[in-house]
Amino acid sequence: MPAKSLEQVRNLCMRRGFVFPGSAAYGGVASFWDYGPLGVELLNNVKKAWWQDAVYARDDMDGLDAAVLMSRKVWQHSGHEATFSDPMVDCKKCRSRFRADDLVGAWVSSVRDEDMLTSETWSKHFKAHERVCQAMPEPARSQGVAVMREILAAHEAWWPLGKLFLKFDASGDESAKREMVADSDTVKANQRLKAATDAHHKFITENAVAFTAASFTACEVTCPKCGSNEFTEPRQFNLMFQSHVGPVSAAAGTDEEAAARVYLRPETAQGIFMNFAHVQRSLARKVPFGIAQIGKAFRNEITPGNFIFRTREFEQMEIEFFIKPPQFVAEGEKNDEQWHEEWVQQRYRWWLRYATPPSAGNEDMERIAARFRKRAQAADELAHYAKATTDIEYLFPGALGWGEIEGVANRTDFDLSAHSKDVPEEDLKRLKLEANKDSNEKFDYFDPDAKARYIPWVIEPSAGATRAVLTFLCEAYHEELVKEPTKQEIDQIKSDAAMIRKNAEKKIKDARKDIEAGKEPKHQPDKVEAFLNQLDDVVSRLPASLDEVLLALDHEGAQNLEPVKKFRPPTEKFIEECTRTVLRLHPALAPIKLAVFPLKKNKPEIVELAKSIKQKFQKHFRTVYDDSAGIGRLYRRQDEIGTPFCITVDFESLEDGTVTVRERDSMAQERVAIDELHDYLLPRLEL
RNA sequence: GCGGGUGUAGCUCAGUGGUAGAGCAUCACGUUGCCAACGUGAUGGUCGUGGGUUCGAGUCCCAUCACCCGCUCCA
Repeated sequence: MPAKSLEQVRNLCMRRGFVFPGSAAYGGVASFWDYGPLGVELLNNVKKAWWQDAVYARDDMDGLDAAVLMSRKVWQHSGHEATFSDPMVDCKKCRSRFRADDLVGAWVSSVRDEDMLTSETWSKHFKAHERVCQAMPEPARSQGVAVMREILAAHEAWWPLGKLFLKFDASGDESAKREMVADSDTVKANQRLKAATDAHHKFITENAVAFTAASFTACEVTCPKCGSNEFTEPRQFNLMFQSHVGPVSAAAGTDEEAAARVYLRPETAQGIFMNFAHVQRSLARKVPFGIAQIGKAFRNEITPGNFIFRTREFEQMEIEFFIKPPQFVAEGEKNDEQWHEEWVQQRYRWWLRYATPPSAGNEDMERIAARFRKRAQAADELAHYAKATTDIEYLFPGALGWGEIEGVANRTDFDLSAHSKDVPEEDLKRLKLEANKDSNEKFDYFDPDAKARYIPWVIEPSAGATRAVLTFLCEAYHEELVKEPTKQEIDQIKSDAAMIRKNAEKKIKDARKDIEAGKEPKHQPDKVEAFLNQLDDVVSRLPASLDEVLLALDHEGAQNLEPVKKFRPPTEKFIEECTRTVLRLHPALAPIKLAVFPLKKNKPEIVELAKSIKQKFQKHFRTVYDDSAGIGRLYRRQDEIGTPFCITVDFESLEDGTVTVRERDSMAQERVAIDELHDYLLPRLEL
């Protein structure tokens, strides 16, 4: 069973030294995390695997490591200073600050299905939407007005039926209600209203930005704190962290301060663009070629969260791949769209390759592949620099769901043009750029094949190293049953469950009595009932459902039930004994490649031999020695952190020079001569 | 941002105003011949933080911080 929640993965990370909360001694700082001894190995291995694939395995790629801090002009001309931001508004009355799109989103969805049955709320809400549309620019204006008028008219036509529904509901006249539902006019009215609401939803989604702005100009949004409808203009809150170069004492906003201001890079890409000409000239590269870079990036996110998925400091693995502009592409050469597609495929394959352990069978591979997908971004999602972007997404456990782990963008010649002087007028117009009067350079390239000078286009595969760590951890996490419980043990759980049911049923009765008497009940009958149903279901499927028992006991309705509290600790212990947690990491990613144990730690010859084997391998890859527990526990410990191989030295080893090699996923053991260990392990570790 | 929840030993948690606890983990000694063994002993906590009520607060009240769940949103 793979991870069911991020919580499980988070626990393991903090317990075993992958990731710790940052500045914990001072209460922590939201969204900053430190990588522990195992985390740093995993992160390094991820980066190594990426570098291997992006740089070493290709003929057309080189590496780079640019400075984190760059001239402020870089960010002005890249467009980040102006547009890399979220719209914020302040309430003029109570001075609270909100995200503009949040406020409007809440207002738009404030009408619920049941409001259909109250004519006033419905028409008031959508008349307000119509006024917002009136404030929008054409052609959205007339389109929106039509959509809003239709939803009002459709409701007007439907409303007499709504009243009848209410009447039948009140009288309990089910047969009259059924008759009415089947009536063709009713069907038509229902369909019309459904179509109108769908059209409304579609319009709002497609015109989200314009609708948000218009909502404020039309004064239709109210402050959740004080109810006022007067807000400042929506303005952009910049996501870039600021600092200063050199000692600056001037106040924020002054010329002196602005002159010394720098930003912590929000993406590593601009460092590559700055070095396009350096790399091309120094290595005499010909287009198409690419530059890869791994490095930290910083974004002052408004809502970070979900463990290390969205943090304000994170690490990127980015490629800028420079290609011919479409007009110079010769017969038989790939154009920008084909290069884009090729990179999407290559990167997708990389994700699958490292998400799949060698032990995976066909079924496992299908399951893994189903958790990765490619998704083309819609036009209104695209960043300011992109012609098209395809995201690679992973289905994270629990509430997080599908999350972006990489974006492959077609950035055209936007960035290199933005940083170039003397860009022709028509190109500036096409790219919606101002002429760059600050730059000393033109990032163009003479193409000997095309016999032309041009500014190359760019395909950008940009992956999150931090998100990759989380992705591979989630995918690798498994809890599996390794010991079949006996019938007696199962019966024990069943009888415990029966006891819980008996007690809970009494509590339900008591609670119902309390409610009737108008008193505050100690338990919520519905929730306890739901808990019992879940418990029954799980218990009836034992022993296969053993791992679900604790989950059931965590149910909301199980809270404050005495027998549950009593039952939980022994059950937890028992279940832990029957299951093992194993990280089925690809061996190339595993933080520790090999663990060596003595079968008996009070036999010096065995200990010595084990330590010497550890010493032999630690030069080649991360190897540990451990003798602090029984052999079974030592195996489990290594399983939990994904160590692919364990070696056990025993008495036989002293005589014939062989050891037991135990593989993580299958738990299979094999006898291997110490002299042959190196040749045995190396191909299996896929280093 | 809104709503709900949690915060007590390294970890998982119990503790309904009166002497801070259990299991696991860790360390020591003994035992232990391959999948979470056992015995004995020891270490470890100003109960997230700051205020308040009280003779007395882990427990009640207020504030604050962090995290989790849901909604919203987002490379």
